[in-house]
Amino acid sequence: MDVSVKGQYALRAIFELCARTSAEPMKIAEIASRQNIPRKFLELILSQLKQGGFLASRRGAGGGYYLALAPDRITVGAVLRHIEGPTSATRRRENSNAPADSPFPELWEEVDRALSSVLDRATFADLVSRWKEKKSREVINWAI
Amino acid sequence: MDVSVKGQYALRAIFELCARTSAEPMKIAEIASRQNIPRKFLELILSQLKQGGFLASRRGAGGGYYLALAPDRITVGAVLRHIEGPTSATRRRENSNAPADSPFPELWEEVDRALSSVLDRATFADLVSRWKEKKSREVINWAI
DNA sequence: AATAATCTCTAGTAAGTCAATAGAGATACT
DNA sequence: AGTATCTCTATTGACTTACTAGAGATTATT
Repeated sequence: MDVSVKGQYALRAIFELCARTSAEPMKIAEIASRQNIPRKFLELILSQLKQGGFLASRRGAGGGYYLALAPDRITVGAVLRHIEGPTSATRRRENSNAPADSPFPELWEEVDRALSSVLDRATFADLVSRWKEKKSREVINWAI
Repeated sequence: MDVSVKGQYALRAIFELCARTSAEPMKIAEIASRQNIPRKFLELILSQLKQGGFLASRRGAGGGYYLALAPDRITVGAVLRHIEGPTSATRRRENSNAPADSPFPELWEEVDRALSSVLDRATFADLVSRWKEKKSREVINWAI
């Protein structure tokens, strides 16, 4: 399970927007600086996330990106599939020069199911709430 | 979960050796032709599998590669970790420029656990027995 | 209307990885 | 000896990845 840097940037960008309370558009530059992502690279990624229906945008002064879906409707799995392209399982099947009766395709399907069971269940609403909880725990410990 | 071609070759090579009944060493060239793997590339892979303690070899006439462990002691997960190098989770942690309090590390750990639960449980003995069973089912259907 | 702020689009590029190949060397069997 | 086999080091071409550049389109503000 290799998540490219691009994929990680995409997740962090969406997370940043989900963690915002305000529904105002957020500038690319602000997301970039808050998440420590190269700005020009982030532009490409956000535009791709818009193509995928995850984000929407407004240009011009006061513009920026905002969520096109509620955080509980966006899963990590869906975002990664859209950013990273065709899933590995698909690719594996296409250009395999393996003997026809190898036992591996079934194994890869098992793997894909195991992955989906984690990634397609993880919504950004979950991530945000888990993260807020964790932060509050930290504050308590810090106060002691 | 991307398994490189090299990783797939490694798995197929070991599977080939596990599916053999005889304990005789098997020539690189034979593994290569039976599994349809470029021979010179396979040489590198087999040597790496030997370094990892999965295989042993004898050179000279009549030489070849053979298993260093029983098929039920070799898991797909162990082979892949040895061939594909440091796991993605490790790499992700090392050069991450993400804000310290992001919620993703925990998610990646969940992913790794889900993957391990499939890959570290799958021994080559399992693969071979599943594969033989499947073949026998096919023969039955074919006979009808 | 002018201007400034923002997203959008097309290209390009340096560095790295991957899959594969080449060829000479070491070792074991006959 | 001589042949069959593994072993080691180097190299290569194609591709991908992460990132950069810069001009263009759109919107808000004054």
